[in-house]
Amino acid sequence: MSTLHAIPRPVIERMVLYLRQCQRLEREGIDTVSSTELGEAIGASSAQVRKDLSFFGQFGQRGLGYPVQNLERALRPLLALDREWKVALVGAGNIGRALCTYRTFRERGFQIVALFDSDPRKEGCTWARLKVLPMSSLRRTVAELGIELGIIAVPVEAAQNVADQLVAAGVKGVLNFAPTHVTVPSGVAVRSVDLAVELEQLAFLVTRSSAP
Amino acid sequence: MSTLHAIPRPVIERMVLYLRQCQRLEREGIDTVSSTELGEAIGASSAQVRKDLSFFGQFGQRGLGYPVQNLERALRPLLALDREWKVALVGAGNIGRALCTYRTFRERGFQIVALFDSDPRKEGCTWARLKVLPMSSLRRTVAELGIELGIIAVPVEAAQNVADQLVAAGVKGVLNFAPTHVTVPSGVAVRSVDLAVELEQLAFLVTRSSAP
DNA sequence: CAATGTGAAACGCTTCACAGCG
DNA sequence: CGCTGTGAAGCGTTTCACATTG
Repeated sequence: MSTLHAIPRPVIERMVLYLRQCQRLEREGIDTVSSTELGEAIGASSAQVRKDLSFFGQFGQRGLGYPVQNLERALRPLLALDREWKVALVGAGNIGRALCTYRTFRERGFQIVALFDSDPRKEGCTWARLKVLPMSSLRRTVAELGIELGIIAVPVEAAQNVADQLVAAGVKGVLNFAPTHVTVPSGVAVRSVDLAVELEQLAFLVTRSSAP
Repeated sequence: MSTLHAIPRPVIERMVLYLRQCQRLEREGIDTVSSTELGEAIGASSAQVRKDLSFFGQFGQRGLGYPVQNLERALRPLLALDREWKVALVGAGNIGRALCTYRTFRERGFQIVALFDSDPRKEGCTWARLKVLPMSSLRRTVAELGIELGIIAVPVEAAQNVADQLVAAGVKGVLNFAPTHVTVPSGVAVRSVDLAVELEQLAFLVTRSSAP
């Protein structure tokens, strides 16, 4: 059933991974894949793969598996990845620089089209063909370029304020790299990537498993 | 009960956030915090906070709340964050550079003590006081410096191979930034941060909410 | 016959609601 | 009286198992 009504959160993440794997298989010239193979590639069970895909429709052939090309072509529009997304990046620091030039973003259809920083000393600098713009021009730029997503790569103290400004400018999704919780109004999506928390979790897991 | 037996995965992530919030409150001179306040700070319910903390022990005072300083001092060793962790970073590229100089790592007790890259042209370069070392010296360096964690910041094609080498060198936890699934033997912890997947999920969420 | 699609069972996490206690 | 600590209920996700079908 392809109601698309309530897709469980974890399913969305895996769907993206299935799509990516299909694209890899296509490049390798493989044209059929089983749920078991797809599962192994992304670290999930075959039952999981079949359940996940069934949220969006019926893509497989019983006895055979999933036709890679068909699946890829079906998934791309369902996941809204059949088009380009324009992204505003706020924070011309350490992390911001890496994201500016991160090739996988562009390969996957995400184009960083504007770079902002509140530090006037950075204003005018150019990174990866992007001029650093002042925060005062955020609103206008988002509207003019039709930017829909924003990335926060500023220090903790500024993160919530930047989130508010992005939302006020009309951005509909925010990816936060500052190690703090940010709130946005309903109707706007947020995700946080907290690099230190990732390492901290690893540290815990490591000591747990080595001390039975 | 402080059995520490089976801590649910999501609890671990939030525990780290509680600790961080305690440290912020301590710096602000606040000495008591309620489960409601802690929850708001990290985006969880008060019941969640109380349940989570109860996995590790009883830290609160009924009618009052949690003494910030006590909680902080109790949590730090429980989460294995009362010591320094040495980290090896593999991949002197785009992402690698940002991680080398990422201050929050050091502030939270994670010290990147060695940097590796398989490209001989990068060998000998110095980033943030770290010389780029060849992969052939990984094993020796991990042993000599007592490195326990590894970060993978290499292209997709090399990721699994680097993971294998890190594990062979004796690393017990791996943080993977390559947009692919990596497998490690049991007894080693892995976490993956997939930047493109984060944006792709946002894209899906944005189109879902704007098309009812 | 092999592999999908899917109800039903199992599991794990979150929320509820209230007893317990400073 | 206020807020913690916690069994029990509720909910969402994963796994199971098998009927279904090219």
